[in-house]
Parts: sequence; structure tokens; C-alpha cells
Amino acid sequence: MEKFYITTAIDYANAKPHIGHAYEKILSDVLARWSRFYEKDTFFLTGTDENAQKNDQVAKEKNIPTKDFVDKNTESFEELCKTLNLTNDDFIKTTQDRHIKVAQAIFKKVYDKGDIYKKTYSGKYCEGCEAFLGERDLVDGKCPEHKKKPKIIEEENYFFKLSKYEKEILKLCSSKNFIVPSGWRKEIVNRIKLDGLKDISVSRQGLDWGIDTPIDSEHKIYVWIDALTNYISALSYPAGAKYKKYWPADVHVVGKGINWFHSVIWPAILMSAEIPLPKQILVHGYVTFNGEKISKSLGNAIDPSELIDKYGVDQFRYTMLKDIPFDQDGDFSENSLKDRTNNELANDLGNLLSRTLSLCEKYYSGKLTKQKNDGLFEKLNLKKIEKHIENYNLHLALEEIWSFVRASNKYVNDKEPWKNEETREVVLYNLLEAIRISSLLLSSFIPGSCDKINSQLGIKSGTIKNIKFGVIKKYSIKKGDILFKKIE
RNA sequence: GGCGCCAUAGUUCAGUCUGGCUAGAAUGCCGCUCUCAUGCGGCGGAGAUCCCCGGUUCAAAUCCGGGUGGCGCCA
Repeated sequence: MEKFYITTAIDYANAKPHIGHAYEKILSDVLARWSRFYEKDTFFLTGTDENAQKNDQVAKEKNIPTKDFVDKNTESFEELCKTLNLTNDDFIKTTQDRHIKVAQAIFKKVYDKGDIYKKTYSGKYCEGCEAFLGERDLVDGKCPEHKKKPKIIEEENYFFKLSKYEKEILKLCSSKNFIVPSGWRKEIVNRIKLDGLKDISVSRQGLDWGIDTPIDSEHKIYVWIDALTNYISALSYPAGAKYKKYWPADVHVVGKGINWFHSVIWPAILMSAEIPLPKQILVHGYVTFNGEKISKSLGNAIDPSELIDKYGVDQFRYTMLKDIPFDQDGDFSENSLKDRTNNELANDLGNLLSRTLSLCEKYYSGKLTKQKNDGLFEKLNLKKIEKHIENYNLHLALEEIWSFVRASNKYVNDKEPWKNEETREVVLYNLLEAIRISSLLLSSFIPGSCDKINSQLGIKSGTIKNIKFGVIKKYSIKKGDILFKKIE
């Protein structure tokens, strides 16, 4: 059986999740579910980065023990996974023993290879970025992102010989399917060609939060080797059965802001440690909310679970997926959620189910047997849907599924089964099949609602194999509650 | 500053790679209509300088050059 390993980035456990986090997770979940739908042995990982210095810093500002602070925030990310109805197979936290061991093992392996060396470094360090900034990064002597003057820091750090891997990394990043979509590939490739790769610091001195380097207890492992190794520590590298089965990752889903780390630094570390490389970095855009950038200073970093409580999880998932093309930034708004819920989910899909089942109950007491294919099924363009999902154009895939739903509504109108007794059973059976197939295709996107559809149809969910006409020989349907309530 | 991405009905997007019907959809607006259904469904209409200028071509939303505007990445 073909395997598929997909990961999200791990999130900083220094605040509660916002809808940007939700987006990345939903996107990944759809891909994971779709892969299972195609009967691939799928592993879907998400988690939190608890070791970041930023976490420690925020906790200290709030006067909370750092461990308690990250535990609490991580908990809300774990809850979000449930609220979003994610099918993640694991949730990694970087303070877990299983992770610490692996991060240290990789550090040691790279060190033993001769790719880590000690050097005194003096530079301008921005606490917001948790990074040293070059002269040309500064605007008026300040960090352009955090608007703060960087501190001059001189310290002895361990450096990783990133420069050594420049040729190989350039080759990797230039290859067609490694970084997608292509816009982000160009950005990385040009930068490597222009600036080359410089060695990077992989340790920090004098911190009391984080993972000790295995070679020097004065130093903590810096984010590259710490956070990025979560993708293999969760699989119990190097001896774990999961590692052997699922690594290398098929897709790392990441936001555009951390593309460089995943496309350049992570593969270089893996090359040094002589570990196979991930197959693809899928870079997505950012989400704005009601047209505004999400930021703490604007105070609009609203909790996705509030929206979900208010409107429903599938309404939320559907709107996110439909409104945000993965290769661009997109806006998520409550207005759009309301419009999409009422028009697309309630009127088009929900009402199709409702009108069909009412007719089935009225004329056949809900019992229908297999009838001939009346041609409605041919309105489904499965190839196009598959192509869109392969290209990660989930919004276009949904649009294509919806054109089948709309065709089904037109079909009821044209055939008028409430009038035409002789074709009634054929028409209704064809409609049930259309709904069943739509539900199968949608089950990666709006899984909870598809479960409800299936239960009203009196059938079980299935895989791609069931996307064909006439699979159900005998329907025994039972109309249930309304699928999507209108908003307002 | 360097590099990259984007620009198409009021709005959200397809179409651009690989040039070729009258530039498609959805939504919103207007009109007609069915009655199985969640005030739902169906049909029709209005609505576009395809950002601007130039080039290539029999033919450009699409390719090339130059602008303008918006956004992003810079370890």
C-alpha cells in the first residue's frame, strides 16, 4: 500500500491559536483525508514548538512558570485539532522526551560529521525575531518587523556548515516538485544564487529554557535543529517502525514565512545527518480576517473556536477552503461565511438532500432499489476534481464538485418526479446516487456533514472505489434534521 | 536596496504555462417561473477599457519590453 506522510509546521506555544493556524491545519487535514480516500497509508502530524526562547520570554513577562505557560497554550492547540475535526495521527510537543532525544541525536550526528564548529560571533540581535540581523536588514537602525533596536550581542556559538551544502541545496530547490507553488521556488532559488549559503548558528548560550546541546551543557540547541527535527522525532527516529514506514515526508505544509527554513536549512541538516530528504515543501499564503492582517496589536486575532461554536465547524472549514487559494493570501470574513453557508451549503447541497429524501419518503416510504443510469452521473467531472487537488487548488475542486450538485438540482427540476410517475423511481435513484457520490467527494472537506448525509441515506462512507454509478443496490433512507441551518 | 508574486463584472474567483468561438462562474441586483424541498429550485437580463503604454503575430487577457498600483521574502 502506498504511504503518505504529511505535516504542518509546529506552532509557537506562546499564545492561543488564531485563524491562520486553523487554515494550515484544515488544508493539511483535507490532503490527509483525501490521501486516505485514495486508500493510501497516511500519517498526519501536527504539534507545537515549546522550546522557543520567545515562549520563555512571554512566560516571564507574565510571571508564569514557563512550563505551565507552554502547557496551557499547547492545550489550546490540541483542543483546536478536535474543534476543527482534524484527523492528525499524532501531536508532537518539543518538550517531550521522545523529541529531546532525537534533537540531541541529530545535533550529535551532525557534529560528529564535522559540520558543526565553534565560533565567536558579534552581531545585532533582535529579540522579536530571535535572530541576528544583517546591516542591510535594518531600517533606521531598527528591526523592520518589530520596530526595535537590536541588541549588540557577542557570544560564542556553534555553527553549522550550511555553506558546504550550497550546491546540493541549489540543485534540490531548483527541481520542479520540491518547492510548490513555483513562485516560492523562484524566490528561494534566486536568493541562493545571489547570496549563497552562509553558515548558521545552531546554539544559544546562557539560556535556561530549551534543549541542551549534547556536546556542551552551556549551550542550548537553537531552533533549526530543535524545531525542524520534530518531523522525525514524532516517528521515533531512527529505529521506530513509523520512521521506517513513513519517512521521508511526502509534504511539509508551511506558511510562506518559514519557507527558507524548510527548503534550505532542513534539507541541509538532513544531508549532513545522512537522512533521506522530504519530497515536497508546500508553501501557503497568509489569511487576513475581515480584510485586516491578523495581529495582536490590532487585537483581531480571534479564536477560531469562537467562530466554530457560533457557525459550525464544516461551515468554517468550507469557507476557509473556498475563499483562500492556497498559493496566495486570502481573506476570511464572517460575511463570506454567512453567504457561503446560506447559498452553497444550505440552499444548494442541504436543500438537494432535503427535497430528494422527501420525495423518496413520500412515494416509496424511503425504500428504493437499483435503477438504470439516467445520465446524471455523467455530469460529474472526476478527472478535473482530481487534477485540482493534485495541484492543491482546493477551492477549484470544490467549485467543480458544486457544479455537480447544481446539475443535480437542475435534474430534479427538469424531471419533475412529483409529476412524472413512470420515471419517478429512476429519477430518485439517480438523485440518491448523485448525493452519495457528492458526499464521498466532499468527505475530505466537510467530514461531519457528510457523515450526516450518509446516515440519512442509510449507507456507510467509502473510498474512491465507490465513485461509480449503481454501487448501492437497495436504499433504505431516513430523512433527518436539516443539514445546514441558515445564518440570521 | 535586491529578488519575487499579484492586477479580469459591484464583490470573490476561473481562463494566462501551451495565443484562436460572443472573456466564463459564483455572489449581489432586476425580471419570469416551478411547487418535491430549508422563503428553497430552475430560466432569463443588466453588469468587464481583461491596470496603462508600446512591441511580436493573420490573431494577445494570454507572449515580450517598459510603466503604475498592491503585496511578500531577505537566512
